[in-house]
Amino acid sequence: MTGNTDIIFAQPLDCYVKLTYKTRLSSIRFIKSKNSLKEKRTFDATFELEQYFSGEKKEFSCDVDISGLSLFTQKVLDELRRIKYGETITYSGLAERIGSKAYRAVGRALASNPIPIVVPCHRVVAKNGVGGYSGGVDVKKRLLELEGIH
DNA sequence: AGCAGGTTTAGCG
DNA sequence: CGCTAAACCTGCT
Repeated sequence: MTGNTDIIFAQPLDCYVKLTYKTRLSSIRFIKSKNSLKEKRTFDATFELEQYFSGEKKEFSCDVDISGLSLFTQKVLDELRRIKYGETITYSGLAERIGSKAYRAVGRALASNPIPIVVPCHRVVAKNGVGGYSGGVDVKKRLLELEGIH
């Protein structure tokens, strides 16, 4: 069962990224390990991600597997994928897009997002400040910097 | 049912 | 201006 994961090193983040696949890309995790890990590239999305980190790619063509999540969460993540490279939106703004005022629930939905980056949850910021991030706020800041946002 | 969360906004010192 | 406190909505126990 270990043949469905890839690992690459993300220069901009200074940490490894592990991708898990089922029928589709199903999860991405940040690994802040001191030890060097063995990198592995077997899926298309992995290459896309690598190109994204090097600044060559700005959007992902791969599909993601979010079928296990609640309807509301899927709605949030789905809408979020429409946010373009280099753009940001606030929690409340994103809530409005899906016809709701549940900005707090949006934060909760994003927190349970299994696939950061491809589903650009780092582009969602708080109204005053950067907001939070599952993988760590430092990672979020670096991702925003990579996209040219300060 | 109750609680907590990647917020927000208002109100007070 | 910086901080505390209450309110909005959803998902989990």
